[in-house]
Amino acid sequence: MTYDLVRGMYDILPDEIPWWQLAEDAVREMARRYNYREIRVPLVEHTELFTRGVGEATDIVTKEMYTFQDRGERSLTLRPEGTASVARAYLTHGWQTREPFQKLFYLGPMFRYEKPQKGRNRQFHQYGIEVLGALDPSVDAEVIAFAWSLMEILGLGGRILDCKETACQSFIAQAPGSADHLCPECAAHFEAVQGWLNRLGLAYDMDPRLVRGLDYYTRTVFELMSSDLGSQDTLIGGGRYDGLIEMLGGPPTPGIGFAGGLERLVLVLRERRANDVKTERLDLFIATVGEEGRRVGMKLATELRRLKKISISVDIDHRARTLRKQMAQANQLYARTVIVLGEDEARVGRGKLKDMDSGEEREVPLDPESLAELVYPACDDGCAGGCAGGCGGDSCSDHGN
RNA sequence: GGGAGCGUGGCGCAAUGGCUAGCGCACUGGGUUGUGGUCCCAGGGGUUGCGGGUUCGAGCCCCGUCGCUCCUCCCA
Repeated sequence: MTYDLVRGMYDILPDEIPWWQLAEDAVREMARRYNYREIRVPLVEHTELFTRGVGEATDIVTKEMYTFQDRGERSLTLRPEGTASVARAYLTHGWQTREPFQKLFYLGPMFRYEKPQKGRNRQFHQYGIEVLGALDPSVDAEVIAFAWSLMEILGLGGRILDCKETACQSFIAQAPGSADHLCPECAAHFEAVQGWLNRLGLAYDMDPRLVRGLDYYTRTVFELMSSDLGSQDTLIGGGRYDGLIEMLGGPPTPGIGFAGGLERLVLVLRERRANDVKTERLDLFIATVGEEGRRVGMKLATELRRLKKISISVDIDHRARTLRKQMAQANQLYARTVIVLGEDEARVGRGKLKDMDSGEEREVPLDPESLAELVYPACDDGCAGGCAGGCGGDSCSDHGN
């Protein structure tokens, strides 16, 4: 091993990707249902955005930021969280005057210089939502409902939800705990939020000691926790940040949102839904024999892949392996069908199409369109887990885990 | 930041301080010339995380260092 991974960084390998996509798809699906639009903000921002936005005194700012100077001697920082950047984008694009009410979500890598641990790396991934421009308690309820729905769609419902409201940020610092010390409006807001949660049937526990680590939180703060994680048991954390936009130089604008860690979600999903991720099957493997077979095979493969009307996955041997090895390879790819092409097939323009599950073979013409139709997976049982594509059917197998 | 444990081929493991560091999985090739998932045979791949020390002799012991895991802390 010549190069080691940088501490806190890690590769997500192809075998693990299905779990990530399961989690990411769920976030996107829920964003669609709740009508939140995706926003993609840069990984790099001016350092000051975070020192002012997240807070000078927070752990994130004082000891966890990846800060560096660029060639223009600007102090830049790899984003440690998403909210500050989204708030910045809100102002950058003048939304405060044009379209002050925004419902947004994001998904992507964040960076914090921390001691790596299970479910906590230096480059990690968060998803989150933000609602800007509305102070109504129903928004708090919607945001919490979103978090709740997300856990449900992932099959992780029934976990614990903590909810707490404190007064303003300064108040958190001075007197953590005690819902009695709330300012009158805050108390009313808190009561209203609870009313909504009850009406929506969202279970929650009050935790008077819950204090979140970011300076910008005000009023409502909440967490969703999982019993399946060790010491990193917070799945989602969020709250209201009514002072943030103003702190960044904009007009007074209320905001609320939450963020969750993707790797923790993936850990829990692997734990609880071990059998739900299906391995994708290859629709057709083209096995070739000899030079002529290779020529015909490559041409056919490319034509099949370029078809406009029908989408099938096709692969072909590139290492001039024996037919036997190519069959084994097709098997490893969970190929649904295999077609063997050699000189004979090239000459007559027909080939033998083998069904890898039944073992049956039949003669077929080498015409791309008709072949694609023969190979295209039938729609019988819908494969759970959201296989791509238009077929409601068997584009998954139960071979893998 | 504090505490504990662990680092041996890609992965999972083995090796009373003593021969060329083994095994499983995976990988590559073969089991007559063009057919898979089983099976059989063969093969490649490790300066035992790194650096020092003790010893006639270290993968095993000691020190340091880096990394990983867990707890605590913080959080997503």
